[in-house]
Amino acid sequence: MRARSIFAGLSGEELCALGMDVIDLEFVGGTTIYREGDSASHAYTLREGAIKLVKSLADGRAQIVRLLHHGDLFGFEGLHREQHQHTAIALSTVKLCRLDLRELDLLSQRLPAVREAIFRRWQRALEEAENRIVDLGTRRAEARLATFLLQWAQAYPQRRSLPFPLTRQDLGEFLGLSTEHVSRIMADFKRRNWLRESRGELEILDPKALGAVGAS
Amino acid sequence: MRARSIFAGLSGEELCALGMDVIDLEFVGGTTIYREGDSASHAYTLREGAIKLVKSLADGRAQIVRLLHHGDLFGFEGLHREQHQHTAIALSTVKLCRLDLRELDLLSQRLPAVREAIFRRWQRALEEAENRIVDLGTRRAEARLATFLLQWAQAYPQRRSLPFPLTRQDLGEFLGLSTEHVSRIMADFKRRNWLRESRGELEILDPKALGAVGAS
DNA sequence: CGCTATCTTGACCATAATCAACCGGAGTGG
DNA sequence: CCACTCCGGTTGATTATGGTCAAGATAGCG
Repeated sequence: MRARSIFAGLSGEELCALGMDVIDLEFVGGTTIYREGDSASHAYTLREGAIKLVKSLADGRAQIVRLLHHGDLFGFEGLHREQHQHTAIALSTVKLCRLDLRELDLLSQRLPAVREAIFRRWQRALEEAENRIVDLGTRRAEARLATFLLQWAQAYPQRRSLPFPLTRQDLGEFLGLSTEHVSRIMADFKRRNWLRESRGELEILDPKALGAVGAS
Repeated sequence: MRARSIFAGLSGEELCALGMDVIDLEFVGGTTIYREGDSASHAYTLREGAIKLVKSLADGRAQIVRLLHHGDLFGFEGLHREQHQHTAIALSTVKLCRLDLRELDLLSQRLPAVREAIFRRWQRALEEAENRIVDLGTRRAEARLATFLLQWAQAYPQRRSLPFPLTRQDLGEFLGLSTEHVSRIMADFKRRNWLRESRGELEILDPKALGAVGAS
């Protein structure tokens, strides 16, 4: 875990010596960790579980801006903004590290390696956001869903059965589709024996076929 | 201009003393400045004109990932990536500053202010990308186009007639729509006297009405 | 003046949203 | 234990939004 963290290369003692108080937290699925517009005092690293970052619209609908897995960082927009830009909601039971943003800022000014690591994550996030723009702008529902499922699977390598805490509505809010349409496509995939699903677990039976649909 | 640049706060002499060779360039509309996959040796600041950053798809279609105006930075993905992630194409005659990435990297390590400035731009780009995700995921064509036009206008404050070098196809590739559909909506807006258009110039006659459509 | 690009318009089709009904499992309370 | 409810998922029928294909219209431009 430490290898993937922004503190890779720093020993635990160094961290403590620098005065970072890193607090471990745990939340059950459904918990809101912070809300869009909350004043941003902390950033987080996700140690276990999955989280959605959501933007709510005036009409009550919502768009999932990003989905986070083991090892991802979030809440870092507070480094430059007063307020959080999304609402962060746990999809499953999650374990987090909470970092004080002020301390992190000081630390990153002192240690170029930390700053660099955060910077890189940021770039990564931008690239992924841009890929989603391409996806939403050019691909059809089936293709978006298929590639999404494969990407989700990549977050859990060497597992035949994946944790899959997303509802149809979550999928819709991520992919820009109605829950009904997502449901139809998922049912279709299952009928073709490309997938199996049971209470929060997903098994991808035919990645090839999904990839082919996703390529369209 | 300097005030908006990443070197805000640094005098020209300081820059020269630091050994940055900043080269001014000028291209006519339609010129490709660099291509997706090109090895990234330079970054740029846009001093005048407009530029599109494009990702091309296997099937020949394209998606405009970002549109750049006076004061924007681009090509900075080369700081962490070997290759450019988009193709950059001038929409109109553009004036650029070209910066050597290696030198910029060294400079930014030396001067926290520069690093900070780049970081901020990056965050800005991520926020805008996330807003586009929400847009593409939840809004209808009319609304997307209407808010886009208003945003475009914001890039040219206190001008009643705006430079508008975008073709219908550009608009489509930015908004995720077919050129025909863009054409229809634009024609519709013009019939309602919300817009006027003539050879590369756009005049927004009724921002209120556009805003109302965009709010849906 | 004619050529080519782009834009516009129309007719038709496809994709996905909406509205509504129904199903099924997990609680819950009698 | 069974009925009841609630919630998420599924399915169907209908609508609407937008794409596709094709045919003109326009506007630069040599």
